[in-house]
Amino acid sequence: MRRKVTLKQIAKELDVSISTVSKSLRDSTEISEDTRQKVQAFAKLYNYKPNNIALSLKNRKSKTICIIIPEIIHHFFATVISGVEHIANKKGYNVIVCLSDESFDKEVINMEMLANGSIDGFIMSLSKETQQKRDFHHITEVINQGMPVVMFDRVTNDILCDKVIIDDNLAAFNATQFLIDKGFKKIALISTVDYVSVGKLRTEGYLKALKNNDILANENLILRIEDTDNFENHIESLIANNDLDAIFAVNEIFAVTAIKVANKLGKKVPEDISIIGFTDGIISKYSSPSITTVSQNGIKMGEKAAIMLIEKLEIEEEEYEEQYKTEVIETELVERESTIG
Amino acid sequence: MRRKVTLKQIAKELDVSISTVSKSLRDSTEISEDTRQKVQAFAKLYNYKPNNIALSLKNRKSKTICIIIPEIIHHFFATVISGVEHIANKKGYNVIVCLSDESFDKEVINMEMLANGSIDGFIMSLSKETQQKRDFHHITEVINQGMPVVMFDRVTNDILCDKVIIDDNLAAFNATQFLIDKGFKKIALISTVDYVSVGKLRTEGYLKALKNNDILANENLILRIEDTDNFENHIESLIANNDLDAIFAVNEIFAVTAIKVANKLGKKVPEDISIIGFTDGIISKYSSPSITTVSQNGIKMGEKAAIMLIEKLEIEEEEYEEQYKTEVIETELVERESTIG
DNA sequence: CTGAAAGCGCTTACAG
DNA sequence: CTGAAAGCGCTTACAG
Repeated sequence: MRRKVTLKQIAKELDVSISTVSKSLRDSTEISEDTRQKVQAFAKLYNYKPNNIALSLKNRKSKTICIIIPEIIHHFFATVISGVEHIANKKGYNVIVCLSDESFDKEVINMEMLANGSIDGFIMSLSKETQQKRDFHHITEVINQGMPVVMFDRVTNDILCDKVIIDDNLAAFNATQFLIDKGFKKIALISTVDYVSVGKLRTEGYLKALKNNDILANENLILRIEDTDNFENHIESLIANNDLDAIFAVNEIFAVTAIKVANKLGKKVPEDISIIGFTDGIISKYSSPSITTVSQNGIKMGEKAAIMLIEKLEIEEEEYEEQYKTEVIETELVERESTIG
Repeated sequence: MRRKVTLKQIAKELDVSISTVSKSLRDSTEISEDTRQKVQAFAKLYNYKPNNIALSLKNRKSKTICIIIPEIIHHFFATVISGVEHIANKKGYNVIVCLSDESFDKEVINMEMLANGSIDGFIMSLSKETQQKRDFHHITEVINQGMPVVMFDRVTNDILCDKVIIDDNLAAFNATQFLIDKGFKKIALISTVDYVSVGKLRTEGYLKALKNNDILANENLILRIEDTDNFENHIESLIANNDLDAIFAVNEIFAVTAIKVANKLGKKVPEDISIIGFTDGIISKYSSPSITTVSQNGIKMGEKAAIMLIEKLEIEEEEYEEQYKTEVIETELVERESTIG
């Protein structure tokens, strides 16, 4: 067991000063060709690598960013991580992943814990509970300390920072319009409760499309799901008690469950009911029938968020100006088997 | 914009020494009740939090662990992260997630980058490429430097360290036996190429079960999938060109694709073909029909791995003895709709 | 009870 | 060309 070698040890071994070793390794012209080579050879032999922590302390930056997501189980968030990783690694940054588990407290603890030097900035999507409480003091706190934050997907207008979103309203509008264009009028919506920002926006898009086409919205056809546990029953009542020809679901779990329930009730998809989901994940792709869906490019969102964050991090102090952008990522409707042709 | 306050600033403000501040905040009895209170009140007011990086440098440990996984897209790995997070957070550790993208180089770079002080230990599952090359020098290197490593799922006998696995061979044996007990004899296997450790073991379990029941293994019924891109065609030939009554697939993507292809070929699941998958993920649960599967408890594996790693980290140097354990996590067969009753 | 000093591992302005 | 010193932010053994 061979411990990591430090500058000090190399210096001692070669009988020079620590400064000389440090400069030699950074190829400073201050040092004679001769010593430089000697030191470099020795360092290579002992596989010297500078200690990241010492560098972080010295430079007051850690070259590490943190992404906080509500749940890793949602494939969408997993793809965002993937996008963030991709850019971060390319630019020499490490990524710490934190899960808030949809809990406000966990979100706060994570942020406070890491904001003390461990990381240089945050990329985050709000937890359900945070959106419900509308308490963002932990985020303001961090921003006030001069640490950049980029929010994505589940964002809030109450915080001023860079954001990466899709146009949820428009995407939902388009999806609904797509169903209307197929000739459907009895279109149900399976959404989340309204305090989830994206759920609310998607509901609004749906309503707008109906209105635009002079279809009367029917509250019975709108399901707002609160808990993630037994939503299947709610979906079952929705389908059993109403005469529907199509369903728009705001995520793929709801969409695939609608298919299951429809089958159970003896209705075929897409022959009897057409279904559109949201988030182009593996479920939509592999389900039978595969699901027509609004694709929300998670990889791209993650990449964009990482680019924006790193840009802020690498800006020089003097040329810094407080200015925030909101980037809107394009979505598209991926047509598959769950809607009739 | 208010920068983080340091001990130095507090000391200056209160006109005492840095040591006094530090000790007061750690409630040392060395310091008078009076000064302690004064300092603590001031620190609270300014929301002082010690700098993690400085602590890491001082203590020579970062209270951060890294988990390296091949792909986040596989739901199984996502659940392992969740388990690791859970334990780590409880014990005051941060988690860095690295994706190797099944690439040897990325695995090496990630490890080398982080092994220099940033983290205290690794939890990892080998990338495909690493398993194929059988080059583990980066891992030995890290272990030789005294940094603990826990491997899970995709492990290798070539490295001595703690491991968390399931009994892949036995689980596959049981799954196959389950099909045989239903009266099936023409059972196909959809597996990975043999250099993926778990794929190989599962194939062996399948073969053992056949042999045990005097069923002749038929190489035509064994599909070893290499690339993740167009495996659908291979599965289609398998089902189209053979007379099958059941399929055992070593992951859920293969299982759900088999269902899709079977449907396409006009065979019904489970009436015409029964299918068993591996990994109890969301796909298995939400697929129609839902998939009977060997559940591989990712959360538990992650938790166990984290517990083992942190135990090693917190052992005192003197009582340390080189001793490695391999923990086997129980699996179970979850019966659903894709096999006949 | 308080504080100066050394040290974790590094970098860099400055002196010689 | 080389090295001593200061400093990043902290802790702790030691002196007074």
